[in-house]
Amino acid sequence: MVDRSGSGNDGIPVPPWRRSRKPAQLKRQLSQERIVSAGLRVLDAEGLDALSMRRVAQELDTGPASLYVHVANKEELLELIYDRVLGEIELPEPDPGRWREQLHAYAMEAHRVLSGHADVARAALAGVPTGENSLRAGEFVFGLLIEAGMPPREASLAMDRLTLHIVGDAYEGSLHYARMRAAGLRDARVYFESFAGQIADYYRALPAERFPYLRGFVDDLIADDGEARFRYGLDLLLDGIEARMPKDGPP
Amino acid sequence: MVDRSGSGNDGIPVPPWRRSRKPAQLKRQLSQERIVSAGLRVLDAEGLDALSMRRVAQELDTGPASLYVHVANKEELLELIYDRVLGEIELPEPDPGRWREQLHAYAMEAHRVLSGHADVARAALAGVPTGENSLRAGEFVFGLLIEAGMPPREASLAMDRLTLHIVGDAYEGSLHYARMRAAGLRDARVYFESFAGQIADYYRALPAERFPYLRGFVDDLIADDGEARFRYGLDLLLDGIEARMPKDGPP
DNA sequence: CTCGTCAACGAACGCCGTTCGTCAACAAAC
DNA sequence: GTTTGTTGACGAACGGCGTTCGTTGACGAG
Repeated sequence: MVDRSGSGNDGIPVPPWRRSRKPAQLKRQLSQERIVSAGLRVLDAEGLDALSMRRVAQELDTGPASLYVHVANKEELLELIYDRVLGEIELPEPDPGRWREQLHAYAMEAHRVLSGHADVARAALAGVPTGENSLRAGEFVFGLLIEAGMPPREASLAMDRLTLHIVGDAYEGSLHYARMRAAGLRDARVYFESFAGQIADYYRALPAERFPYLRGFVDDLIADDGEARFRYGLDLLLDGIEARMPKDGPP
Repeated sequence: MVDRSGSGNDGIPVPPWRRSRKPAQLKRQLSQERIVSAGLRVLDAEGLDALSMRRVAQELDTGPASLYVHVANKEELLELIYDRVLGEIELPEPDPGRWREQLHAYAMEAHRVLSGHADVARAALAGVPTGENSLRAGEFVFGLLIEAGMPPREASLAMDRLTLHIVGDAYEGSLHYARMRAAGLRDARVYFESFAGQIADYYRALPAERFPYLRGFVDDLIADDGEARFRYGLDLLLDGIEARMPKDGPP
């Protein structure tokens, strides 16, 4: 452990006029990890719009300049937070024989984790997957597709589109979340209903001769919530992938 | 036409000491349309990051406060610009018998238009489609799916996922575009190759025992460019939709 | 000609990301 | 034990942002 009592002059207090301001050593604790944690805390509690370098610094009882020793800039901080969140995704042992089931579960899990952290997804589309946990997830999906029999080049495309669907949908959801927050609402269901109601009213007021379908089937347009839409798209993609999967005769 | 010569005193110039400063009437030209056009001009020329209210005002030789008479806030301006861009999409006469062909063409066209205007797609995921041109496109896709035989509720889901794929992919592309711009590059192909090269180097340096697939098939991961990826995902979705389309026997 | 209305706009507020120069604390060298 | 060099922390500042407020000046109505 570190000796925090001073420079060795045990017991004897340092003259107050020497230590110009600060309690000194107690602040020597900034690190990239602590910054990422503080950032994630702010993100979860107040949303991406509130996540500023100043706000994170405040959370750590310091000034914004101090962060730049451990983090290159805000974009890098966002990527680090994103990768930290991805770490929550739990992956099973890959079993190529059950690739579809496992990919479905992975997608739902990833979507759940991303949706659970306010709008971290907004930072996701930007970056290349280079973080520890991005790589881990990518290796899982990519390997599973290849071992299930898909040629690597096509597996690359399939993984890419699956990822876009997961992250893109979570991102879209995060925008709604931000809107809900801006409206002062707390309950997602309440927001969804009020939102859907507004859309419905608007669509019902459209001129019937120009927009017969949108106007005529309003109820179908607002029938399904975010999760159902995500599942539907996921099934579309997995169906397409399955149809392209080379079929082996039994060995 | 409006009489611009003054308050009726034809020919006689207004005393110069009355019009204290400005060339007067020449500035009475601000309108939502002009603001949207100026915004789109800035967006195309300098990207979304450069699109500030101040920059748009500058483009119109005025101050930022003047814009707020015609536009509620920046978000509304972005939505207006987005809808203006969507107006470039050309739609054919719907032919339900060729729904798949038409949807494919529509998606490619929409993707092309969105990709052609720097990063307008970044504004798209946020808003509900209420603009003139959003509605037009929605009516086209939705009506086509329904007339092809899909139940309205499922057609709603399918349209939603198709849109997410188009806009999400265009958005992702726009982020790369912004990155390219930030790197000072002008040629997308040059950027793509340098970018892919970096990824490849990075992946090749991964530990082989933890990431055998990503590391082993790097070349496949970077083989396809953005358009090929988009096409692949589009085909996956359309395949899935086709498989769900109720088949009518010949009438 | 007067007056009320409203588009235009200068100035300002309170944010933001980032940089610079300074300073305190430690480690190494003497 | 003293000096010196290094490095993390940080106060202050820069230039930019979105938006609001209060004023001004031109126009249309009376």
